[in-house]
Amino acid sequence: MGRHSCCLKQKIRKGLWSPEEDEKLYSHIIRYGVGCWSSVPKLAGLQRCGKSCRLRWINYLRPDLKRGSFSQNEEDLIISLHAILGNRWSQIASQLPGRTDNEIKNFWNSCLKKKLRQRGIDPSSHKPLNEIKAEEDETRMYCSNTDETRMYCSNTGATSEELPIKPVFDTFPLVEIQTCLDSFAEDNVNIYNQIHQTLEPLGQKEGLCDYSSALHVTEKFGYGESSSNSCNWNCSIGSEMNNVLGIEALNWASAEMVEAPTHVQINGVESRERKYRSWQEKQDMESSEDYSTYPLFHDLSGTCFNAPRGALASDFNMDFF
DNA sequence: AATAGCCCCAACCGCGCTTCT
DNA sequence: GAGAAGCGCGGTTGGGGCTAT
Repeated sequence: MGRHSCCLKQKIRKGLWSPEEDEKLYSHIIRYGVGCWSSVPKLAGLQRCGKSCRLRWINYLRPDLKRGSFSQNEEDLIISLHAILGNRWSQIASQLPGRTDNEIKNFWNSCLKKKLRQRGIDPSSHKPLNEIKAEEDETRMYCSNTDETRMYCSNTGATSEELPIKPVFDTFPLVEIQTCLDSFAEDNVNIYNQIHQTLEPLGQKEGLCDYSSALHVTEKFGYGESSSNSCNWNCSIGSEMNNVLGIEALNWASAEMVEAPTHVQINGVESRERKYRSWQEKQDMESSEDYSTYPLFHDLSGTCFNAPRGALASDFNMDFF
């Protein structure tokens, strides 16, 4: 679909909003409410597209917005939530009243990333930097001398430094849990058990990274109200979730430790790996050679364990980690 | 004082998903 | 069921302010 149709029309203003425009939009929404965003600019007398109006309202004009810099508590919470949710800024923002996803995203990119690096933590994986470096070195040592690797380098122009990294345990695998939404409250114990079964193979073993020294995990995440199913779930079993997070989620297992739980889809694919895979697909198209035995990606973390899906209404999908 | 470089953040863009016709 | 319209999200961009030279 791409660009919003209203943006294609002529006479649409872009760029920074003037105080007059802000005033028009604010007074219109205060008086009439939002309704349909595409009709807001016309009704408010603005030469903006609805999308731009929506963004301005959400990120700047909304009366419930909190102004000013982030507190230490907010900062800690963002880091903790990012370790769990990744770049799901809207979900992170839903746990910080008065903060917008855009604001948090900017704060993360401009400030928190640096802070984490200074603490020796990789901001994208939340793993210690030296551990990541060691894994990359190991991978390069391991795969830099195969025929396939040489072929990959010669075909793509990649250097040995740009070789695909051996996939490690995915920070944010998709966990699909089957339950019935109609009996949601009763299923909490069931969900909790499934989470535990899912996570058990990942924790309490040697070689885990203890996060407690690097991250201050707040005692309660403060799961708030939300209209989405996932957030309702957070509300329902927040305390159990907290236990899971405190005990297991902030530890990391190496790929070799991961066994494949039935309901876990581990879908983390490094960009270089993706590049490799597209190259590999191309190779497969051109020759009948079977690359499935290629040693680089025998690792479980590159594998999808899709649980058989039942009827849509009875599926409970949770994006977890 | 001039200017180059950096950083922050508001706003835009493109895409996927849902709802409507 | 198909296509259009609308919404929301995450990634990216670019302009303005600040700092160093």
